[in-house]
Amino acid sequence: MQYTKEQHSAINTIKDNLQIIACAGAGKTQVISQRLVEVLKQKDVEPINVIAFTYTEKAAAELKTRVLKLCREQLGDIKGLADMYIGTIHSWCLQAIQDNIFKYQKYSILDDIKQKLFVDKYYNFIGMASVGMDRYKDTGRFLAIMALFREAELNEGVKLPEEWEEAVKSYEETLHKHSYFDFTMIMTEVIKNLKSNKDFQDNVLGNLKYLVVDEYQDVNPVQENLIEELSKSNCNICVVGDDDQTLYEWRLSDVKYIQQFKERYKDVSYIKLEDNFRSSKGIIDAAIKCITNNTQRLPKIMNAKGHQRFRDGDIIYNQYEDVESENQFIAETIQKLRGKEFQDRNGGAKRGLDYSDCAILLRTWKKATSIMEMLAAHNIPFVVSGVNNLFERPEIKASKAIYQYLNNDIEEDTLKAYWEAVSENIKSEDIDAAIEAISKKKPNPKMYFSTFNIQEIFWTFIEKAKLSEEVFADKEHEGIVGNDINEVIYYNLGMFSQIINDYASIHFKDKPIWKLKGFLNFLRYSADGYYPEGWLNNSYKTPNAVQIMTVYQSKGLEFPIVFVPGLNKNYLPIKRPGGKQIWHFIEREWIKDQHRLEVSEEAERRLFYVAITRSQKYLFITRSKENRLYQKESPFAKEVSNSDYIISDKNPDYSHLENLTPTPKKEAGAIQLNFSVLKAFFDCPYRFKLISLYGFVSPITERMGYGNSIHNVLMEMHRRHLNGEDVSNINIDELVENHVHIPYATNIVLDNIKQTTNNVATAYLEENHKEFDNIEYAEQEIQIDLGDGIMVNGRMDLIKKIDLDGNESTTIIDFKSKKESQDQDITMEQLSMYALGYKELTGKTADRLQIFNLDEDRNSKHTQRLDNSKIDEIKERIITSANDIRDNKLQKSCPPSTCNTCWQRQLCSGVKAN
DNA sequence: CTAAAGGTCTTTTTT
DNA sequence: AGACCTTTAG
Repeated sequence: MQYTKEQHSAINTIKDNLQIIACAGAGKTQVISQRLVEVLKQKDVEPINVIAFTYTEKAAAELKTRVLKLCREQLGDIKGLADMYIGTIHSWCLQAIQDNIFKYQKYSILDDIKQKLFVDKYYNFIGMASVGMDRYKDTGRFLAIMALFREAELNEGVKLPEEWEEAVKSYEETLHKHSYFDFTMIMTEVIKNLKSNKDFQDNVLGNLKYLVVDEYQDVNPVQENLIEELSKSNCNICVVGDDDQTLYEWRLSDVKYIQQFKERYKDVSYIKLEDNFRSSKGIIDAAIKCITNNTQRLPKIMNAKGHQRFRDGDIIYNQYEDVESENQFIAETIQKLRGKEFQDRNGGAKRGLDYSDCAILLRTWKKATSIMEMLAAHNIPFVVSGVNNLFERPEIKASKAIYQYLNNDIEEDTLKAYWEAVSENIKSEDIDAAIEAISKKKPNPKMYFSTFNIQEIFWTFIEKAKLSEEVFADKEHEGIVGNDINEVIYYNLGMFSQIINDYASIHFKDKPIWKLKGFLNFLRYSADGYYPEGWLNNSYKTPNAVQIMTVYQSKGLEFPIVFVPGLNKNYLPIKRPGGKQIWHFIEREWIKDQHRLEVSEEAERRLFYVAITRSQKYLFITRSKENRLYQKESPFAKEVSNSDYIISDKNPDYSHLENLTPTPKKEAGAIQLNFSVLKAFFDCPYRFKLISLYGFVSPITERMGYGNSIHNVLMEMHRRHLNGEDVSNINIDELVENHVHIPYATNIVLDNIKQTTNNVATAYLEENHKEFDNIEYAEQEIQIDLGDGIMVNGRMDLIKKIDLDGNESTTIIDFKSKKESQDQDITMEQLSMYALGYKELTGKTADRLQIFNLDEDRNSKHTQRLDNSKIDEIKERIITSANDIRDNKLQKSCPPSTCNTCWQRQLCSGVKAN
């Protein structure tokens, strides 16, 4: 790899703090990766001394893959790389808080939709009532205000009115009471503890020597606060970003942190990476013509250093009278360019451009519909990931109808008609049987809460109506890009299962009649418009299709061909929004730098800049008059037209370019698997598909959480022993109080489980504490990098070294609780996976795997020898499996023994395909 | 030219 | 559902 002078010096600046301003296409990820390797090359630096924050999980996976690859090439086989943290701020915080403060082990995270359900459920306790906001109607705004107060800074001298102080307090207390984090609290709890908890501080800061923060321009006050606290370890800090690409100010990002970094930290080297290797000279000129109109930016230039040659006609700006003509131009241009020569890398082979090389970048989702129709009319495949029509799909309407029927809103015949509309292949008598089965489950006032189980009803309906995937196969009807129609339907049914789970996880203990009514309201008012269609969630494969996405989503990506349609005033830049806002409840003056939450022309211009700089070679900017609001040309369009590279041409001619076979860019996306997902795959690839791809969630049961609870109790014992504490007289009552979390049970059941846990833990401690000195690891995270972007994560419960009459034997122990484990059979693959995991961790081989059954009556062990000769075999097997997953080769192929005990059998009916 | 009428109205990450 | 922008009427 050849590096420029600046890249080289960025890579080798590891003594000073470092601020890297990297323009678009500057090879940022490569530079960060190589710098991390240089850091690790130092004798006194171990992987555990390094933390690297990225903005998204996807970026994390990419960076991790890249770093591991470079490490393998330059450092050979070094151990413990899993200890180097590369990931998002949120997931690091969660890990830090749960690893060090054990009571947080039982906490789970509320995402947006669950947060809304939670707040509505506890409306009276959570502070919303007392600030005069309306249940349901104002919930979204209330949550926005909570996020603002907790993640932004207040203006100097401002003190929140008491009712708001109270609201924040009640909100957080209610979350704690039910053992929930929201995304903000994950970070604020860590900061709180870093400031006040000495042990926590020592544990977290003790190892930290190098901190890297990517996308630093989009850091918000809480995150900066965290970084500040981490910097007190005197670690070396490197921040990387581009102030011109700040996109999330409305989510409290603040550019000032990157702009003023060198004033806030000492010994800062400041390096600008101003060479763009991505785009042609024309693209870069257009981008510069746009961004230089912004006044608030760090001084910098951008040099065209890539190999893409500009040709006249590469960059076009066209204006049309109506949207149809505008969209038609887009569709026809895609067809014209398909198959034309393109060279990805300098000196690399040429290939023919294909659909997936095109991106259509939008400011608003509303714009997508007409474009999608036009592409469909031209038979151009496309993928969209934000337009929401899930609730218009027949299979979702039919699923919803099951509950409308139970609520007596519709008749049996109507429900039947809904399902018949999904597919003609569903047998009438099967639906009858299904309806009969579920009508027995209609809620009544006397019914016990857990008897009315929404998910269980869904699964029963699928089973009794014999709705296995094959039923929906239909050669006549097309599915959506790369998916057959039966897959699309099953993706959506899986999504519905997740919707049920979101609702049920908050409302499981409601009275059946209200649970049902609440669920229907949830579907109608909240869920509709929130959930994407299921098939869009498939993160394992990228189909060869035109990508329609927002500019935000295109952050960090690049495409040979980019379209930016709709360049009108009020669209880009967007007009200021109306409607009821959070400012109807709170004052703008309270919030520091409040202006950055408002629409600003400079922020919008940055969006346009990001859109332009995604392109490697072809850029098509278009506009047309659409409606009352979209009549005038965007000022940005005028700015960019000043570039000499931009022409207007409604019928560009590319016939002089060489035609090659259209070939999509080969890109093996990073794939992260874990032991339990792999186990599902090894049992039956289709089972993996149902769980991990389609996303079906098993019904909630009252006693759920028992396994984790006992697990966490034992973990704390082991960890405290490893920390040098004598745990033989540990207070088990306290452990039980801290760790037992059974959210779906009544108090009677809960007490019962606490007692059981107490008995099990007491017996375990009594029988085993003498052997605690043999413990090598407790709850050890492992990571296996198999190359080609394939990564496997796993946790090992306990690793012991036992002396068997002079022979030392390493045993990996896996705790099982009878009530929760689905299947006790240990498979050969599972054994080999553990052996592999231990080898990756220590470089040594382990001898045995022990399944330790934690049972109320007595503990029982079952030990098996690990076959270390099978390690290479299992590696191969995992790689093959990962590729099968990427290629969607997920057939129903399990031996009857596995099939008969499989929990997902209800969904697939054990029917084998073909 | 002003006043009234009418049309249209975001972006999304984090386990 | 209130605010903002554009068009139209006079």
